[in-house]
Amino acid sequence: MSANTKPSAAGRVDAAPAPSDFIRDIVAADLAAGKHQRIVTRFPPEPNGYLHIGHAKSICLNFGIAREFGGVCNLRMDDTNPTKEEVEYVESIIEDVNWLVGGWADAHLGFKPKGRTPATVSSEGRPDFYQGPVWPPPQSEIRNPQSEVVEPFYASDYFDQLYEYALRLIRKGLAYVCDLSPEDTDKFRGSPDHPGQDSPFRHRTVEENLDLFARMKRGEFPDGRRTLRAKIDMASPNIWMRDPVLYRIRHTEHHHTGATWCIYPMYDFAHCLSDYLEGITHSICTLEFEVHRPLYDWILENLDLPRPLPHQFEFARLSLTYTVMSKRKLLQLVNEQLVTGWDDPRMPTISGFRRRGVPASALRAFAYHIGVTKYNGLTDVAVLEHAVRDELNRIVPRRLAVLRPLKIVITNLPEGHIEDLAAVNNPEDPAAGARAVPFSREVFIERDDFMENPPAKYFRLRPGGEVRLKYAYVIKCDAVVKDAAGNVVELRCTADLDSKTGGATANRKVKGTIHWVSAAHAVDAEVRLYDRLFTAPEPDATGDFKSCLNPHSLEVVTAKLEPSLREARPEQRYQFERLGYFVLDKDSNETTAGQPRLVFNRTITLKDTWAKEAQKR
RNA sequence: UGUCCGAUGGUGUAAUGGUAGCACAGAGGUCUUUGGAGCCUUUAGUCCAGGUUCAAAUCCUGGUCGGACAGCCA
Repeated sequence: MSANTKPSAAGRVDAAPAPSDFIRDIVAADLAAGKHQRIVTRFPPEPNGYLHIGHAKSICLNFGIAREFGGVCNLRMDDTNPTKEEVEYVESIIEDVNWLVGGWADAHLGFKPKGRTPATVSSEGRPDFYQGPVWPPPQSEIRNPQSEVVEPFYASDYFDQLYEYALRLIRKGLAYVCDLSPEDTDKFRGSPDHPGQDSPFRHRTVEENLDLFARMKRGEFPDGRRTLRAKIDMASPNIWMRDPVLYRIRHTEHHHTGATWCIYPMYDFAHCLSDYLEGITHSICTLEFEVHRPLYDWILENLDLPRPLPHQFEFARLSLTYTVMSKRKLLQLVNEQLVTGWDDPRMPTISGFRRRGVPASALRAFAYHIGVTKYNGLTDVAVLEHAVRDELNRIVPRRLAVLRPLKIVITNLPEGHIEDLAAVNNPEDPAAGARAVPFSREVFIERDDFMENPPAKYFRLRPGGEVRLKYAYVIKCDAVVKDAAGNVVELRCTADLDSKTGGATANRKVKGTIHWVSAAHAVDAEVRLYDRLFTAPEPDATGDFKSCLNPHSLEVVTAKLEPSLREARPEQRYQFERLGYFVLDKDSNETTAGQPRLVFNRTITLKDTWAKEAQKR
């Protein structure tokens, strides 16, 4: 791990007072009432896509609660639909969760002994079956889910137990095998304002149901031929109580259970029971599952399980301006190559943010600031951007880099003049020290930092004007050199040789200070300048989110960097002074013609009040 | 003319019957060898109508507006 990413593990708000919200209030009250000895939450993604910042909100909530109340949060793959799930997603989820929670809540990250399932324990399906002498696993093993010792939880590890529970429901006359086609099942369900009608198969005998369900399991029927349904109430005002499907037939291999099963439980059946089996105390999900809660409770209650039972609580999912969040749309961006992949730095995925250079602590700070409620709002992406700048400003070293170089020659310096100047690594952190930056007669400055005919309030270089080269001299622009087409190609300047740090005129006040890189020492690098992916504040609301893709979301330039940046390693972050925050991309590992290649991603610009001023005109 | 849920500055949130506070964004200022950061100031809010109460953002009733739900997805 690099020196400059380490401090990012603990961010500013990680040490702030614990947040308070209606869910944490409930947890605290339950604890005070003695309902639970220990809080167990869970984060249950379906491995059918990469995790995005909406998941990050949920992760911070669930792991945050475990952390604040001394409990555990289980990472669980909600993998009950093999037709949509893949190991690639399982692996990315594990990596992303570890990254987000690492150094913050790792001691509360619930992995389980590898291979452990309800079938391998003999405690009658009691939720404590993971909590024997092997729990918790040694600290050193918790953080490495790839180890032989621990792994995340998988709903699919409960398939045997779930099947037993289904039999129990059948025997109680509370579930039946239904032969209705998918289309007819829909028709019989009715609509929100009209009751459904009973399936003609609703009154099969227990024996017949048991036989049919066993044959479903054995693979005697094709996909879609039959389902197992709960027998509740086809006239219920709640659609999800109208004899919901519990099991469906899918002759598909599963990424975790292989070819063992051809019937798979539905979410509603698997989820509440997975929670139960893991001893989850507070099952926290998003608002759209609110209408499912009666079913969640119905299943648990009708199985006559030993108490306590888990309870479901719902909060509002995250919506962000200038962002799409649905997995379907993100997948579409990936599949149609509108971005380079799930981890494209413009994606709102956790891996996208990581590659973009956003620290995990900034994502946590963001989650802290937006809070948790039941109100479906739209959060301004500026809140995220502020959290990112705030973290980065504190932890990241400064460097000098020029994105769009303009050469200047300092005519009163001798040919071959070279000197080392001391540059502060981080004004926010004196302990970060200083470094030497080479200075010479010819340097590059930013093209934007010179204007031949500047508007009012422009503080930078102009013909006949003065500006300070940061850490170096005050220079004066004597002459502008142009090519045949009239483009400015070079500036001839003179320096006030006494004006550098420690010199007689070091404290001279000049209006502007600009960054620079010595031409002879500059290192070339590809710099990818990212901007928001969408131009509309609510891409979803436009009806066609792809129509508002920002054509300028990526601009690539060849920049000139100070030579110390040659040592940068992937995921190392820097502030390029006056420009923004940048991170070395993994593509830097590639080599072109034997030459090491540096690729930086721009995480975010610095706040630019001049740009705002200029825009007013 | 279904069920469930929600509504506090522009945005996101706090106030749990007792001074409507915080953050982001905006405006202005200060400082500055980053037009960064910091610091200071400032604009702006309880959906509506009744009721209960000494006192209501909070409790009650009725509206209004918004969201979720009719996958063998999660």
